[in-house]
Amino acid sequence: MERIAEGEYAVMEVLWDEAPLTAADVAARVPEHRGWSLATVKTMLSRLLAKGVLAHEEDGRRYLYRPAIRREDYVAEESGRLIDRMFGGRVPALVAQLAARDKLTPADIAEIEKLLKELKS
Amino acid sequence: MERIAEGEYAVMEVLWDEAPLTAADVAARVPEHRGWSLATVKTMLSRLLAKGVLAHEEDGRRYLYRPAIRREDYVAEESGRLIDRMFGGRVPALVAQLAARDKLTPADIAEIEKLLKELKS
DNA sequence: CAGGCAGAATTACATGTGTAATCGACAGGG
DNA sequence: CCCTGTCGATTACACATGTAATTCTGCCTG
Repeated sequence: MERIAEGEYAVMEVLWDEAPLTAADVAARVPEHRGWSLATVKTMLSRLLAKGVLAHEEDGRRYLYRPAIRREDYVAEESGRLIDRMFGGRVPALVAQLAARDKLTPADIAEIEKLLKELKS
Repeated sequence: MERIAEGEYAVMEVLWDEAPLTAADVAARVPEHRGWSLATVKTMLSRLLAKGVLAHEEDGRRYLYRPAIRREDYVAEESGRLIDRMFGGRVPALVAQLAARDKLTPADIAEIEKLLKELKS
């Protein structure tokens, strides 16, 4: 699966959230802090199409865009990549790191423990 | 802290593992599957210096390179970035994803549970 | 002392990415 | 029926990155 750049990912998020959408609709839904023009969003859409991670169908003389890959799949791939690179593929090393940095609230801990308990059953 | 590109990260790993080293030493220790020439490694070293994530001291007419940032700090930043982008900052969502993908072995689960238990005490 | 080798510095070049502007086609309103 | 606004397509351009080659400079060896 093709890599998706940081900015492109913001466009994917819009379409994972709601699809199909026209280019203008996507532009309207991209987080404002990006400050992108419609032209920029159209460039992103073209590149994502070229990468095969988006599909489009014609609607008159416009396109309706929709994701061609599932968000979970992409997220899984990226997380796997990071865990491999930075933690030697060891998930516990990642968790230990988060713990050492106080990234785990008591609620997080409880939730994760619950998840793991269910996994074992 | 400046972003470190994928290839550059491989160079940082060498120096986090052992420092200080000369450019030639670094090149010799970079994973062979990269297939980099010495010139390429030198380019990486210059760029990492420019980014301020490496430091160098003179040793005769050579340089000895050493990391200027701690590995844990960089890893923490990158993991945080990923968790924010892909899981809305929610660590349990990441763990759930890993679980759903069968990325957690029973040993991993046990290890993480142990970690969390200690956290609470 | 001269020539070559070892180092860093400089330059090179293709591809990816962020961020558009411009172009060409066409549909709908006046 | 023509003008204008709207679409996608094409082109633009700067900076990052992967991957070097070339240049400059000085030390060592013969």
